[in-house]
Amino acid sequence: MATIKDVARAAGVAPSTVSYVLSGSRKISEETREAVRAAIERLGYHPNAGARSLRSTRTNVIALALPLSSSRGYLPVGGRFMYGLSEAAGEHGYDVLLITGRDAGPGGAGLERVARSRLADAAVLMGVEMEDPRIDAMRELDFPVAVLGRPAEESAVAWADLDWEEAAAVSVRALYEAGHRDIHYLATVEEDIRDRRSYSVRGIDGVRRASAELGVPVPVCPSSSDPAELLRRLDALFDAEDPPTALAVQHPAAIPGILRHLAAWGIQVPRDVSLVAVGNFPEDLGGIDATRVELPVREMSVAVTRLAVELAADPAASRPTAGRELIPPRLIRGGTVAPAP
Amino acid sequence: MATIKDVARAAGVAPSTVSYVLSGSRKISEETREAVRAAIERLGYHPNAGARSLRSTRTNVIALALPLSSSRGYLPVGGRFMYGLSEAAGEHGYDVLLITGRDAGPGGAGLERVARSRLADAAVLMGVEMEDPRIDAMRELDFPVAVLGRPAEESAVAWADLDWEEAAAVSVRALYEAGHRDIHYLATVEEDIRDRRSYSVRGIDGVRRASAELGVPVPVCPSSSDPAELLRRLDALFDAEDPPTALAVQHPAAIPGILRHLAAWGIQVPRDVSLVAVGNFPEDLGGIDATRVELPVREMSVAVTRLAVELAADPAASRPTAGRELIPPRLIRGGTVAPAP
DNA sequence: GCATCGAGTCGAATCGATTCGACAAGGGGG
DNA sequence: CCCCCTTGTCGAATCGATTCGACTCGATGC
Repeated sequence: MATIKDVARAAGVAPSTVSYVLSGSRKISEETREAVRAAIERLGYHPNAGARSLRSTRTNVIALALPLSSSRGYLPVGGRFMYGLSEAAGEHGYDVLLITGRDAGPGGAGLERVARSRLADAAVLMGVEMEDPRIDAMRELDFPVAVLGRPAEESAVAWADLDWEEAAAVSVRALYEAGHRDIHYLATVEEDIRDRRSYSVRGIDGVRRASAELGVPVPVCPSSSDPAELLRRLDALFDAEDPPTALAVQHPAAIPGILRHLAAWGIQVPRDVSLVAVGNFPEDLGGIDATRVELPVREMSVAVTRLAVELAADPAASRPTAGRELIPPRLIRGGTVAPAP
Repeated sequence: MATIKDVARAAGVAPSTVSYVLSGSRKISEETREAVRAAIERLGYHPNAGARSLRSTRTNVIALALPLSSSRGYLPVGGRFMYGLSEAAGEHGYDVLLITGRDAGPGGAGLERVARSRLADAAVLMGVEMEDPRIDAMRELDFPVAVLGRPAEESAVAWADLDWEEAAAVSVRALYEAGHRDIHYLATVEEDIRDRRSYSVRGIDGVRRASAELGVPVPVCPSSSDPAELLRRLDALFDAEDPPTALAVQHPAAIPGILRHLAAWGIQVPRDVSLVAVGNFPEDLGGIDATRVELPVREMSVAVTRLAVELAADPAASRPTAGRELIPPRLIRGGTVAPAP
């Protein structure tokens, strides 16, 4: 592998000159610059990452911590954000290092190991709890952190998240505007509500707000990670006095199963009941063209990466004003909402 | 951040002694070792990754290249393997660095950049084509590579893959054994067949083999990435002279949509038609408990990681016998196969 | 004609770990 | 009693890049 010395020799200059050509931090004459560039090209030179980070204390790497979900093991959402973050980081000249599983979560050794060994310049934490001990741990190490999700104490750390409260409100309003008055909200799985996860709590808050605004009751029913149990609750809903004419569902993964189940009862969407999905992945609802408020994976990734990169470049920026990015929801009209009868 | 010198001073020894305690490559007396360990603990010392890799030319990082799929953008499968690989690598003391998108594919600069700058000790390539120029490029750089998927020239590179041929054969046999004689195989999407992707071609080969073995014709129909088009083909299938009594489907993502569509026609699974899924993700078929041959994500990750780690430790091993891991399929019996009428 | 200045380049120190040769102390054999 | 070997530890060189101070050379000012 070619080193900076090889390049210097090939170009007939000193190693430091090569370095200055690369960094642009000192003025180098046009002809020298050209000679160095040619040598670099010819030798296929890339600076050794270890040496560079040792000397400059910058790695150009962002760590992405994808912890286990307490209830469901690996988060499918992690895969999507991995792609989003990797691409966004690439545009800033950063690579992404993974920390997954137990290691990535609260109390996990992985994040601290990466911070202490300077494997990365900053970390993006996902699946953050409303209160997260990892944030304080990293602050003590002076390790910049940005969070995907909205922590309880918003000024404690830089974060980016979808405005879940507004997302839920938007979904309810869309159904109201189509004329529905018997709207039910199928919230996140109950474990998440119990753990007071941010998107669960805020989603329900948004429903309450919209309900009050519109002057229409919108009952909230928690979903279940057990498909059979979920379908039982669905049955209970439709067996009641006045069955809903519209559903907003903040558990997108369950939607294909829900539609199948309703179809087996002869209930068709949107003929008999309208449906809005809240928080599904872009381009993925099991092939259903639902009316929906998507999880803005790309926007969130771009936002959180920008925060992380800024902090990495200037760790001092961490304290005074932790960056905040509340991303407004967008309603996408699909084929699962019809006017109320 | 504490350095090895700080630890040495705190423990009253030379830095080299600390290093030997850490690596165990020289004998150190029990009491010195204890003193060093205590100092390390007290200071929260972790070796600086840059310095370590500079000196030792080992980074303890594996790069994971997740290229774009020509037809569908980001591979959902990438997210699953990311988790699998990260965990498997962790058990060997390695971290995982991501290379995604255009950068990760053939001709992409990412992989070469990582190799040349020694950001990683080895790479795992996924979504490898039957012929893949990246493999030769990495060989020229003496950069160890292991592949998730089965390349055309099997001895050219270390690889791990599900035995797709046998997987398809197993699915057909399972239906045959349940008494079905009108079995159809819904293969991968046609773009993949056109591109002669390994799992597509080998899946179809497996069907041919099973069909010949069993003495029963098994027509093969390519799937489509356009849901509407797929459903049209499905209709054509069931509108024909003798509609199938059983389907094997190597396009798991389409299965929820297929079931919904059949249900709308009054065709129930498994009452009217049996179904086996081939190559779905573990614990993910949109909530359907299908009879299936899963993609063994965990086994494949473990296997390919082992290959990559071996090559990283001893790059010379690359040439003589490139490792091969052909993972046998396992049929999981779910509720979508019934005896033939 | 000499001092000054700026542009462009070089040399050397440095980052933090690894690793090899050297060496001190103690034990055993002749 | 001396030599040699083993055990445990140290010092110094080294990996490859960055960066600061110093230097050279030609141009400019007076």
